[in-house]
Amino acid sequence: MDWTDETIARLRELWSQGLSTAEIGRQLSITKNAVVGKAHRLGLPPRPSPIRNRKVKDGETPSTEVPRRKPPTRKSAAPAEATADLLGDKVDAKATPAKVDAPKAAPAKAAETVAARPVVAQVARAAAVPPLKAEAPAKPPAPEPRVAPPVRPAPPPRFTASIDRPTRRGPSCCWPIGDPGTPGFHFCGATPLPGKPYCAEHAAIAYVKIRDRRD
DNA sequence: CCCTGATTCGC
DNA sequence: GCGAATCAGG
Repeated sequence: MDWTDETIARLRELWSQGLSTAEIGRQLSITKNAVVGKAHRLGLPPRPSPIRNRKVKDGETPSTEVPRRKPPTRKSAAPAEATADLLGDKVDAKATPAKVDAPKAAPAKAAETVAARPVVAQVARAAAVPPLKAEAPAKPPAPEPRVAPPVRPAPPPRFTASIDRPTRRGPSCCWPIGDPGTPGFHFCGATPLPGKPYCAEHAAIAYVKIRDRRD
């Protein structure tokens, strides 16, 4: 992952908009780990963490503190799968549209999460569902379309260099216009939908098939 | 199980 | 610096 100014800017934008790390990762075609890791190094404001705050300011470490961490069992892992990186799908296999077929289970969790998290993720998800539903039947059981992606519904993950950023501050549609690296390239810059990184026009394009983009 | 973000640490 | 592996709470 090359962290250009643009990708970093997008990360910052999405991060500040309250999208989950995984969501940001999907939109940037990277893993959530990359998002979190980078966000940390950038010193981006931490988000409400689901787990207990690990660092205590002062007077910490009651002797009965939990063991720091298991011995670095860090296995030298198999980097064999790294080749799939270019294809951008990676571990997305687990992300299935099952939720669409199980509306009964959804409401409870949605209600639970909506209070604890920014609404944006829910909105994005909800907005994405209908198109996915419509397309689901048409989807053939092609297990690996991983060679020549027919369509790219979402913005390209990478950009190269200086492009004009929206001048006004605050949220702006970050949909890329033109080819990255070419002189005329710029971001849409229109006022985005509440909670979304894109304006209405581009959000409609961006959120087609949310978890099923194979680019 | 699923999700989430945080941290560690080999590279 | 990067991010997969891992941890840990909901």
